[in-house]
Amino acid sequence: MSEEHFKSVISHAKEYGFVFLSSEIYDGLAAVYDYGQNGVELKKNIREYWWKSMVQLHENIVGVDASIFMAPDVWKASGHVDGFSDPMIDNKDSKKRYRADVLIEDFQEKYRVKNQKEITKAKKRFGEDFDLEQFVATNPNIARNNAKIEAIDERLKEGLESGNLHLVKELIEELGIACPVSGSKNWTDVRQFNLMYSTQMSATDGDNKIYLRPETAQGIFVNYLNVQKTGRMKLPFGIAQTGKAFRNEIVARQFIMRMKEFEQMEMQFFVTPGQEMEWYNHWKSHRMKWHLNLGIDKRKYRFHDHIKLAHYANAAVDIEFDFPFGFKEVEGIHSRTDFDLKQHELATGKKLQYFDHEKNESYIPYVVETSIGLDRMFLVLMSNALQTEDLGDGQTRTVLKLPPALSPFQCAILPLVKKDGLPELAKKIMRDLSLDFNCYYEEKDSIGKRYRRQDAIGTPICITVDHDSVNDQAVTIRYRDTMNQMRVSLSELHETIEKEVSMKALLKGLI
RNA sequence: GCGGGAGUAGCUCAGCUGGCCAGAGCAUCAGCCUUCCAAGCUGAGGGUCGCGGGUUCGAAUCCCGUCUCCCGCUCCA
Repeated sequence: MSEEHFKSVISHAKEYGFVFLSSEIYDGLAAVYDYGQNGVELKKNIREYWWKSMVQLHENIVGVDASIFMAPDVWKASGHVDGFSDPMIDNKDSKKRYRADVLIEDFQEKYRVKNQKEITKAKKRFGEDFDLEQFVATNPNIARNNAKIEAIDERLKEGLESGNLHLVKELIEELGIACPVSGSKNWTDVRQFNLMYSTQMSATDGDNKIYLRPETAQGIFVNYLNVQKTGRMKLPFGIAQTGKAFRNEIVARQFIMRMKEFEQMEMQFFVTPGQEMEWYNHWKSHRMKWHLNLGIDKRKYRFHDHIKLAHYANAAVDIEFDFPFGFKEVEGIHSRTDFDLKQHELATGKKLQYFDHEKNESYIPYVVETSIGLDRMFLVLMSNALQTEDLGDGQTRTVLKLPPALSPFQCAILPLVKKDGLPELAKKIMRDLSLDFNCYYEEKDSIGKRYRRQDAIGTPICITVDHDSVNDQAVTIRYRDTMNQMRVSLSELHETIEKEVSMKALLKGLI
């Protein structure tokens, strides 16, 4: 796939009512998108596939729908207030952006390297008699370097903790830190980038800042005990949730890949400490199965283990998809340990422990999280499904080969012509099928044209009502992917369609 | 935030050495045709050429400003 393909996905998404730029008539709002009449159906179906696979098919997983607003202290406890606000600085010449604290830490590293050299040298000199501890404690060069490192640490800390970011810039200037790319010391001011959006709680202005959640997970953690007790849940059990989350990305682009407002589908699985790796591996393979069950080429998927872990995790892996712009993360599976619950226990003083009757003891459960971006999954399906087929003779066909159960419409009902009672019969068929499937009705234009229009929005089955239908009570079914046709009697129509396009048929692949 | 590209009809664009157009194809709508794989015929609607200002007798076209989108730099679902 390519950038070209990506562009065609974006324009196809707009042209056929899947995704529109937010506030488009006002020139748009960057990195915010709206789902159109077809997009909302696809998105809803993805959500439903996820929800049913997680909640309906697992007796020990239940759902919640927590609010987007939460007590501000939740985000202090979770580490989002401090952990996700980075001081950034730009080099004006190279146009590169750096985290100011990382720049300074890299500078400190030079002294550490120097110390290491001293040690290596001394080792050679003293040979067998070398006493590392004594050498480090007494060598004046090492002491001087360590003092410098510490002094820098202190000043960096002072700047960051007081919020006086100009102190951090001063430090960078004083140390003479140069941009690794341009080599220049021409820096912008240090600026704070905050991950979380905030608004105020009360109608009148004042100091009552409240955040828009940057992840849905915390809504699960703060309700974990409510659910566990009222639902009489026993470990291991999971709580699932889908919902909007908000992140103020420094740069949010690539269509719906990185949006400021996006939807997550998360499941937090609570387990007995010590069993977390077992469950981590279980969910890792189970989630991949969910993806591959959609019929997508498995070469387009891969796992990517995190080397650098988030502050709350002890193991993390991404499920990546080969987007038109390369392999990128769609879903993350994290072993979050007891970090979150412990933090909330500390912050609130409320016991968030689980009493294990078998062990006859209380403990904070460990958590394994699966977290998938609904919008990213939408993009996975769109970019995987959109194809231009060469039919020979210079003829092409644009077709959206979505998994049938997830398509905006499961079938289209098309009277061959707009008279002779065909529309009436078609509408009668439509009324019956609409109880189970989202159906599209269309009587305009030639039948071929209508087939192509359905191809473009991914409708897997077209049902054509012709003159014979009135007499033989049968219709022609035309398949999107093969363009093959088949005569089916009205009495068998429902069953035939259901086998191919129902959510049930899709879910069967998971069990 | 910085740099680069772009902005004319729903879509793709032409027009941009300032004055014959505000246009083409597709799409849309109405009617005819009654067709099992798009592009048959007739007609219709739709744009203050991103926005503001300037130069000029005259600006889509030249100048200045501004906004927005796209790409790159950081982070992530």
